Amino acid sequence: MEAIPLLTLKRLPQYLEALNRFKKAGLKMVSATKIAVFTDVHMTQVRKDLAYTGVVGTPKVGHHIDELMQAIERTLNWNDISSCFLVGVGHLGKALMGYSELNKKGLRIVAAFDKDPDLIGNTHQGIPIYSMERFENLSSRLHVHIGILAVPAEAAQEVADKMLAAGIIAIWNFSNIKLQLPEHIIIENIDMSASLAVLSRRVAEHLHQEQL
Amino acid sequence: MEAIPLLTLKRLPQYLEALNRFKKAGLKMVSATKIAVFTDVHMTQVRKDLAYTGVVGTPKVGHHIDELMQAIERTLNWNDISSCFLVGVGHLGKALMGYSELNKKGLRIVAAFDKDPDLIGNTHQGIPIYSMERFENLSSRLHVHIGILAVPAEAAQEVADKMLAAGIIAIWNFSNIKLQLPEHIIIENIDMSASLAVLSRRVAEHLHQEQL
DNA sequence: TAGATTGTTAATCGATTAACAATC
DNA sequence: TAGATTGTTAATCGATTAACAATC
Repeated sequence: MEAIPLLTLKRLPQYLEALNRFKKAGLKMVSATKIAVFTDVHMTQVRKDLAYTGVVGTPKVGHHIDELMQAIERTLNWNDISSCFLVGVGHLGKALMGYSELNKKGLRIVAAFDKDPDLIGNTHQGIPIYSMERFENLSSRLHVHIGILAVPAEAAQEVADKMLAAGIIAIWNFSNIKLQLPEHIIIENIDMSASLAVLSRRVAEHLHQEQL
Repeated sequence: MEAIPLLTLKRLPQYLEALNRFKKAGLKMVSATKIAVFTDVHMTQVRKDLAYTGVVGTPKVGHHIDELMQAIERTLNWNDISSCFLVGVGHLGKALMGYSELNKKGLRIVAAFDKDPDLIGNTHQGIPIYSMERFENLSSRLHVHIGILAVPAEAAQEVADKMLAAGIIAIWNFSNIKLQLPEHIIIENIDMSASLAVLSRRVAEHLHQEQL
């Protein structure tokens, strides 16, 4: 399986969103140029990115929207759904449990874990909530190997270690700390701090410019 | 005010986190090499990034931790706190309202907005919740020009338009759709789809590799 | 002093954009 | 057919890494 460039992978969902819009508008075919305009990505870039999915378009006409969407979903492995576990049923965790789009993006939260006794034994959005002690047993029984980390920063490393011990191979990390993990573990951070850093600086640059 | 490269800005918070750890461990001085090891960034990269903050270290010794932290915070404008408005008091919005770290990162949510009558008039974490109708009036009175967008995808564009009409210049967008906004508006997306795309693909690549 | 660390210049790498032949 | 669009090769751009002189 070919390693697709990081930045190409990050753009593919944008194209998917654009295609969804075009589809809803009743279109059947679309050109890379149209996608480029909608997503603000250079049209050559779009063509190159799409080439990674293996689709071939027809000159003058473009691509079948349905075909293209399927190709992107196949490339991201969003066509078959992986089960995953969520740890941390705070507001953020609950937001993720209620986020139905996840199913369209290849992920299903089949169980959640928390240390709050008031939550343990209950469900949220139909998803059962267990004590962390049951994580290892359940993950091996259900063959789950993806974990979502939505606990406070202080607990993140400890929970990550437990996930690893239970055979998790990929962690989607919503805590703002850098986890120390072995090389082979797949880790994706939702890095709010990085995003906020860019926003803050750009605002400061903007306001400073105005004063001139 | 100099425009700092995007990727440098995104790394600065990582350095800040590392410095915090070192400080808590009782250290006073730190070398770029140590930061590099902790953050998994190449040491030359760290030195270059730090140079943007204006600090000068001393050969053989390194940098004062306190001085370096202040320099980074100044660069990101995290030393003075901007007021901002949050729209969307769902689970995600509440998570942000309760996220105390925001204050250490230059942002304070001073009011939230929602269309749910049960929420309007109440507070969460001490932050008052208003109807969206009051957004424009309050933003001009309180001189707020940063908006956090935490509403469902369907409502995102509409709310963004209202924010613009009210004089917002920067939007921190947590919805997974690409907003159509004028050039001069500063927009930062928390792009969960992009992150999930990378995770999904890497997992698929990993599992496929195992089968060989 | 010797050697670790600094800041900076040069070389490399990877990603983006431009150019263009092929084609429905 | 003519021209829009494709896929791909070449040129450019920006970011990362390597090399190295300066220095406490």
